[in-house]
Amino acid sequence: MLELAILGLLQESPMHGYELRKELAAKLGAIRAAISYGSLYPTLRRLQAAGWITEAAETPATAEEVPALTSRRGRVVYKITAEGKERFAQLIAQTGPETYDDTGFGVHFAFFARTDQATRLRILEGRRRKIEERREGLRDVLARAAERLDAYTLELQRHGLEACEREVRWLEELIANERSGRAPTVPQLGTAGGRREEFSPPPTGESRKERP
Amino acid sequence: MLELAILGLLQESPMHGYELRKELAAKLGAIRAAISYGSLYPTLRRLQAAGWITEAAETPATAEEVPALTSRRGRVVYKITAEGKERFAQLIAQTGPETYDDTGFGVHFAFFARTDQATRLRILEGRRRKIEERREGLRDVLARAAERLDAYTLELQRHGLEACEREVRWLEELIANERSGRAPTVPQLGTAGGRREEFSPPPTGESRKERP
DNA sequence: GTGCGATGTATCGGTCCGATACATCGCGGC
DNA sequence: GCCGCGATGTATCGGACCGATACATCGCAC
Repeated sequence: MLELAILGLLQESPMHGYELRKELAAKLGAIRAAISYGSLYPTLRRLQAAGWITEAAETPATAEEVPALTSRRGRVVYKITAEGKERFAQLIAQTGPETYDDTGFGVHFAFFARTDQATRLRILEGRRRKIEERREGLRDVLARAAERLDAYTLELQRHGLEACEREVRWLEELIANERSGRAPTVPQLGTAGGRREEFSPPPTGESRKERP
Repeated sequence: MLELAILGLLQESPMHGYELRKELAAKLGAIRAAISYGSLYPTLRRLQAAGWITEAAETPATAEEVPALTSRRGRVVYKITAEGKERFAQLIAQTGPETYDDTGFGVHFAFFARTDQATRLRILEGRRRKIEERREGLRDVLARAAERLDAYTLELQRHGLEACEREVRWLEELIANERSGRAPTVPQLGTAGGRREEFSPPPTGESRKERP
């Protein structure tokens, strides 16, 4: 998952580790907390060893030789390689069970702008199926085992069930959107986040903005 | 977290691993998928080594000696020890940062029936604070970085923000409940799970039902 | 009688996290 | 002028947990 996320972000622009972590937090803030450095740096090394990314040396212009002795380590900027882009395309299109868990789905969804429509549909439907299963499980417990559980546990289940129902509805709308060809507007669902405009995904191809 | 969950469940009745996993799935189904055996069995061993749990031999009555050669391994039933109960009480009352993440909060909440009111309140408020922070983070991204992100990523954030707002409201109600002394009714929030009755937690002490 | 799904215990490699360490940079306060 | 301190930045280590896999038994339908 981390591998996919890093490759996806580096496709938008070269970055160093710290920056990657921040961008990741911004892009996936709805899904999970910031990634740990204990995962990030080893993964960067792994990706580099595999040839998916390379170091892009800092300060390309004046590289004067400050002899040695605390030699200014400086930050390490990574950029994606051609092979890395292929790898990303492969990872983003291939769906396994882990594609539908919370984190996996979140990461895939965050890169939907770089995903073809058929794959988007497949992922949304897989996710819906998974959430529906969870929902049924909760309904069962609530209906069949309620007397075995205390009021707090019950309340937890009830809250979880409601979240499932809500997510299924959300997914239904997204799926309907995808099916109807060029994505129309998602109806206003709530007050969340102030003014809500359009929901029209960009044509699947390019990055929308190079960094300054 | 697993340690806490196991200790909590074994407090209700002795169980073997397989059973533990199923009960855990029922109790925490709203929070997370079933626990992996790759975590469960090593943890059981660790708890046993620490003296928090012990093996309670199966088939206590007729223990005839089937000599050897495929000697019927049979299931291993664990029960909690007095030290284990102390350990549970300590774990349930002590709150760290991990108490407020999704899994940590879920496990603590699931054992609220065995938690004193002051601790319940502390945990609910800590969780609320954490979700409020996540909410503010999402609002910031949505307000300040919206133009940098594609429509799908934005939609993900928006959905996440809505979930945060909803959870904060849920927590508010639970907190109000706790504060008002003996827990009153939580108002009907939605249609989830059919008929919704009372929400009155049992007196904090004992298990409500021994297994048959 | 036999195959098969549920029950049951167990291990292994891999991913990711949280704590920790350490170094530099810019800036405000004294 | 300089000192501290928060943000920036790279890095490692132990531990928690997962997913795949293996293997054995039980009950029951065919």
